[in-house]
Amino acid sequence: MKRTRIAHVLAEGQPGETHQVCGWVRTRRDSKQGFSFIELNDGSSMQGLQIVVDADVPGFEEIHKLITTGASLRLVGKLQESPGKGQRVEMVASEIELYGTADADTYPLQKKRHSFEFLREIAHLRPRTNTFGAITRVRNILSAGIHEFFQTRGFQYIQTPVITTSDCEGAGEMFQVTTLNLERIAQIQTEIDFNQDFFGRKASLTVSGQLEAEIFACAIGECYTFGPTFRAENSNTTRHLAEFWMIEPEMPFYDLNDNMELAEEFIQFLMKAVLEKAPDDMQFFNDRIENTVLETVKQIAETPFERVPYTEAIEILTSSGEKFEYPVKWGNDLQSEHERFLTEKHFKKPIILFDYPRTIKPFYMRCNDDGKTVRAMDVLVPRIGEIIGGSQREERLDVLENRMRECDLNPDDYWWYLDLRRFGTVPHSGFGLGFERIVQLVTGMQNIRDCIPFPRTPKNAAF
RNA sequence: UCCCCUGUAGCUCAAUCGGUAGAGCGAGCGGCUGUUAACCGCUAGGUUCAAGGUUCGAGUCCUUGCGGGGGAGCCA
Repeated sequence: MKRTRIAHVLAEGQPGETHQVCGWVRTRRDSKQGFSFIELNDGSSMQGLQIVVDADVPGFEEIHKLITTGASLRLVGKLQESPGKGQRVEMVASEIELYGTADADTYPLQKKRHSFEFLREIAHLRPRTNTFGAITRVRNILSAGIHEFFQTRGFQYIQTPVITTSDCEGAGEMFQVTTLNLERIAQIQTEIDFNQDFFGRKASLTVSGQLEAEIFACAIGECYTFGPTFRAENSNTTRHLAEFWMIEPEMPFYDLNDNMELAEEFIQFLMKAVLEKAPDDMQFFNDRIENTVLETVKQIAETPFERVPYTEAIEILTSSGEKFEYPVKWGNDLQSEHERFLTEKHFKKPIILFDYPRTIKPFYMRCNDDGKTVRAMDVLVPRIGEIIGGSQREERLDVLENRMRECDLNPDDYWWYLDLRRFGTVPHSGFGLGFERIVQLVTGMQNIRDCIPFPRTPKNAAF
């Protein structure tokens, strides 16, 4: 007999049907008359299946005491309408098999609430909890939604390299990749000769696929990347990971307005997908994790984003009367407190800030005619802050070269990037979206380390 | 990297002014029950993160180290 997923049994199972289910025990409750209630969860849904096992089920008596929280079982039984409250149907077992026990004295997951800090220390078992099951399912819906969004719009999914030798992508500290024997080198020499290294030069893990995505956007049209990204920053916050997943669409013939439109449509699409496809998990997050998350996600899904030029945002902040720890001044980057004020208090919805001062933005963003600003945009959402950063790219060769020198970069190092402007240059735009930040936004989870199965942060890569 | 908080039973936490280390949950045993965060009783469970210092006496105060959390910066 084929296994039926518990999610399917709960949603569509009818009294009288016989099914086989497999999974892990959440709780067992014994009754005097000799039968037991087992709540079984197989990860397919938030809710588990209640199974009534009578004392005369073959083999049950021998394994009865071994059916503890965490034990794995196979059960066959007939569904019936549940006389008790809390579930539509339940199963009456006719066959039971114990796959594996989970010794109650040593199994770390108990039938109680655990702190997220503790669960991080047992990252191999935390997917078995309600919260991490829900996060994993929502992560999956978001992943599928990302591909669906772009695929139905004719975007091509491209793969950019994880290992890169372009030394200065300009988006933060990089992890070095090497096959050199560092212990030996430390003993016998003081200078490192990268010619001896695997690639014959210094190599690192990518901090962004953007430059490579531009190559394809300027060849095959709209495209996007969705892959791991690495930043060796010593960041210890609830919003940063050393290894995270990033989505980077890149579109030829898009100006900044087209770019903003796409970013807004994209985020709203993902919010709707989650609301529609994971209502139980979303309700759980709202009940148990963060009681405003449903409202927030719905609001983002439906409300048009406010578009505010940087200069106007500065004016709003200076005339707000709000006391900020850091001064608001044109030409300075906005601090977290400023962004939060704008999106949480002033506009009370997602906002897109654009046209930032060129001095605080990277070289590849297109310069405006005012000589002071660039066509950059940041999408800010309540609670998380920046979730998307993007821009229209500078497509004019001479302007781009000047900007590189202004940023102390050597244009020769980017010869291939400049070739895109040298031969058949086109206006184009793109943005980057941190996948775990979207997960964090829709789940209401406070710490991004709980939004990825195996978080990597400074001093932490145990699993 | 900086600032603040924190480290006590398997887990979540308490311990007054520096004076014999406790509770809830979990676990074991027993009872009760179509139960569902089940409930009731009993029992076991501790090198108080580590090293050093002050003191008659340190979980508590001081120093250093390590771990964890929050905030900031960097960003997605």
